[in-house]
Amino acid sequence: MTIQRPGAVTLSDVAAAAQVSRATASRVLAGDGRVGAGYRSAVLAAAQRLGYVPNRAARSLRTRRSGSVGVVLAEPSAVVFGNPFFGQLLAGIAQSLNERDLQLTLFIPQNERDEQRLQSYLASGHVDGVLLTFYQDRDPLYEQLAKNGIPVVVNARPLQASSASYVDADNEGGAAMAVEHLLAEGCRTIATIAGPLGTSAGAERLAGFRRALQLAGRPAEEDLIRVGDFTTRSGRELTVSLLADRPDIDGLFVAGELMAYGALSALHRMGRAVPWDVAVVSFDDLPEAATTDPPLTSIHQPVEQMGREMTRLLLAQLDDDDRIPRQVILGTHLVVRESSHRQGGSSA
Amino acid sequence: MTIQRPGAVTLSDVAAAAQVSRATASRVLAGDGRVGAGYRSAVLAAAQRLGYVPNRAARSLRTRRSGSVGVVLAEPSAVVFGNPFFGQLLAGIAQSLNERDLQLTLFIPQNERDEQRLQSYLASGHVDGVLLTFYQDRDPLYEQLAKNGIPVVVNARPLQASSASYVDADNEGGAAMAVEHLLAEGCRTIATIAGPLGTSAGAERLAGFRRALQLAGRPAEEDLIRVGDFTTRSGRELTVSLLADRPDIDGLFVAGELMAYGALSALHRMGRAVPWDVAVVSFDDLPEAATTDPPLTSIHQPVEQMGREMTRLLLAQLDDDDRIPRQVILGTHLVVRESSHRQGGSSA
DNA sequence: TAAGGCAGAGTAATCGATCTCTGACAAGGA
DNA sequence: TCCTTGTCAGAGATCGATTACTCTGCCTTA
Repeated sequence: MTIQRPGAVTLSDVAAAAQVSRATASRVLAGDGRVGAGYRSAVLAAAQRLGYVPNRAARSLRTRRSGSVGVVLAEPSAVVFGNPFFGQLLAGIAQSLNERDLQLTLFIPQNERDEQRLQSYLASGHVDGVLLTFYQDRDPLYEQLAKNGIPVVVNARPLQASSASYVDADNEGGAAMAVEHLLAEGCRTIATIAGPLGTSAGAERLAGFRRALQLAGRPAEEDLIRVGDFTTRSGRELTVSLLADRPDIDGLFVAGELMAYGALSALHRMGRAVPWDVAVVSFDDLPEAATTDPPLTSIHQPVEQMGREMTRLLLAQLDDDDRIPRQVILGTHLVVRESSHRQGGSSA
Repeated sequence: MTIQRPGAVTLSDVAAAAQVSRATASRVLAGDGRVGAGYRSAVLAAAQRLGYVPNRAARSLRTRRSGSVGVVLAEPSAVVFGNPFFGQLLAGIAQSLNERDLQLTLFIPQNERDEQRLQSYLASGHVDGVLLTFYQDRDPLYEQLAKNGIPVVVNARPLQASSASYVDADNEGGAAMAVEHLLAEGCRTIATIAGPLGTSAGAERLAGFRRALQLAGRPAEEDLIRVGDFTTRSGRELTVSLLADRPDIDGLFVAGELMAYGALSALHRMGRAVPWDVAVVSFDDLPEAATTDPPLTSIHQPVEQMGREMTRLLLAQLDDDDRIPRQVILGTHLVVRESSHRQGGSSA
């Protein structure tokens, strides 16, 4: 019993079954136009009946297109995996690639050698384009790809390479919204736990925090600002340190949701009632936000849509051969839950 | 200015530069053997100098091997993304595939139509093998692939398709260890929050819980068992419900770490001191476990290694054309932290 | 009526790497 | 000296899809 891959159905088989030439069959299946209606339906029927699936290798060899897009995870650390962000982004990307029948090839370089091989691999045309996630500017990968003419889209504003195409959330606007909300809830002393300033999310959310306070006529005091690293632990520790220095804090903007979990836990532990003693607003609005105790008010960013948007930008570059860098900033919005909403109650 | 992909270096170019035939160049680069030392070094030098990268499409067309492995994420829900498990597994897989110069093609089918296309795509030989993650038995994908002779490895014991190759952690043994530890710490009334019984992790960890209590001569009481869904929320809610019914509980085994976060939070909220009133042991031992409050005692499972092991099994099938299903169960171990360790103290 | 135009179908070259087959040459035995 | 055996390199077919080019009719128009 020889196992024969069903994939052994080739275009020639289809053409033979439909009694046309390979060329005609190819034209029909490519939707390419000038083929008589009779032939057309014969070919389609034959392809259907035989279960024809085109051989990607052959097509790719001929067309010099790989039909696949590389997704590079440039930062394979616990921070990335502990956060649903990456998964959701990937889901958005996978979905839009799927619709276009493109393959998603994932790269997770874990050391210098991997990086080297990745560079030469990507540069030699084995993918049609690259989506770069969790990219750090110190990494030379972006420059290398750009130099080789490979279309690239990054998932956040690169701090250096400003001519890159990227998709990002409106970090600054979202943070400002968070602060405005805290002000509206009557908070008088508002602190923040920022993300790493070497990331666009960290820097921009802090900028939004500052801007909103400035606009309200009470510029941020520097000892109300702490910089964390997006982990739950840093959220907890910095909350403790903030409240030790400034017991008068009654509003807290935490620039990342994992850090916010840490903040909530620290506040509980210190006996501060949320939201009455301290109102908390977070950023990200992960699915978990609704299930924390109390549920977290958070700035929602549309992660899956960011993934889809990245893909869209990349495909536009591929289709139109248009290398003008484009930037897309997606809007954020405030989702109010109990961690910030003081419904006339007061502290025990 | 025409952009020329550097990848345009072909084997012919290398052969010409080394003044040999394509066949000889191919033999050298394949490491395949009987080539004179002079030719050999000439070819290697030329390849190096020109920056030759083989064209995968051409190779694949000729060899009928795709050089890539499909990773299917069969359950793209929030549960998967909220948990670092998937990311770590992926990292392990990526690492071992990298070493073998294989591509990782990721599939995240999100509806019926995606599933259909995925099936015909995979079945027609576009990947050399498939790693199936978060696979649910109701899904016909495994059977389809097996029928088509595509090597498959699953990331956990499938409850139905028992003839599959899979890699799993020693769930039952780990759970038993957790219970033994709680017993050793002096707990008298031990409860558990199990995972969904439709997953091997859920069912086996519950079995381990039962076994250990049985062995200790105090069979599990049914009202000390609750079944959750691996989310933080279910952990919190079931903890509340458990302690409402059985206030005498002084030991809790939570079969998943996100659920354990919920349990800790609920216990705090209810004013039960951990570990003195209730000792808690979790499963998974994610990096976060060390940073919770208090740090969680947890059963460690080697997730990255599971990814590597899956790849190893799959590659063995590919290399040896050996279709005998193999199972690998990786050991777990107990990591004791403060959530279970009663250092002679007592409740406030 | 004949030339030109055009739609629609087929022929065959092509992409790049692999690998079978063939042939050249050298060494060793009779 | 001639034949056998073995080693190593090259020639060329091959994988399957695409597509430039060619060819065949048929229709239009001067």
